[in-house]
Amino acid sequence: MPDQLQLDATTAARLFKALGEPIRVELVGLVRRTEGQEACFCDLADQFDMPQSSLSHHLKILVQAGVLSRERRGTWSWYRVDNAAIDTLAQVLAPGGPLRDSSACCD
Amino acid sequence: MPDQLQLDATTAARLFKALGEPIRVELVGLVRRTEGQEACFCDLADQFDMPQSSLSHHLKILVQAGVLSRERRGTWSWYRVDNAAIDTLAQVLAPGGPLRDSSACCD
DNA sequence: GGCTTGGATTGACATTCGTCGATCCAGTCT
DNA sequence: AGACTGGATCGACGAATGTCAATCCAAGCC
Repeated sequence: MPDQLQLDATTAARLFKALGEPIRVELVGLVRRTEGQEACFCDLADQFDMPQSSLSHHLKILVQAGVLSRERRGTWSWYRVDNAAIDTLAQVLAPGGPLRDSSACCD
Repeated sequence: MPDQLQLDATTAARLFKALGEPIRVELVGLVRRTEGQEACFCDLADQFDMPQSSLSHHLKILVQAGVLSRERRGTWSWYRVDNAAIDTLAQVLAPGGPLRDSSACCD
């Protein structure tokens, strides 16, 4: 990936911003480690002591950024981690990526 | 709720937030790809068409978050990428990390 | 000393963002 | 149909953030 850094920066920043809040990092982590890689809203609500509307708001931001995907199955909403988005950021931060020196691996 | 993740989430979110702006992603990338892994303010100012105070502000945020480090050498300020910070995020996003399924690599 | 330059800090402003109660909507059950 | 439930959306509020001009400070030069 050469210097289309301009475009990548916008994309990466959008994803980074979505993860720029501790609760949202925890949410993504929780969904990720849930059996089947997906969790319903009710499960997540049990884990966090915050109003339901706040939780829904943070999930919406993650969905809008493309970090999570939402699917309504019957009564419940299910959330999954979009691995492509995580992969995008991982590549940006990986050794040799735009933000990381290729020679500075795991010091 | 996983308490060990709590601490990590706060740290990770602080770094993510610092990178949650396109200009700052570009700044880090520019510093990283500069000869010697460090760039002075004047070099960076040449690359971006924005007021000097704005640029300084964004750099300060990156420094405060620990993504960049600043060193005043004589008249000029030099910036370097803190590889430990980038490494922290890379590990969070790496396959097997808190946000990434170990089995879901590059689907 | 006074002048100039690189760049950090300040202050004001508008915008965005997080928080949370209140409301609304879609499924489900009776 | 009406009642109930899971969750999304709305609205208001305060706090944080980006932008930029103006100012200030330190280092070099006359």
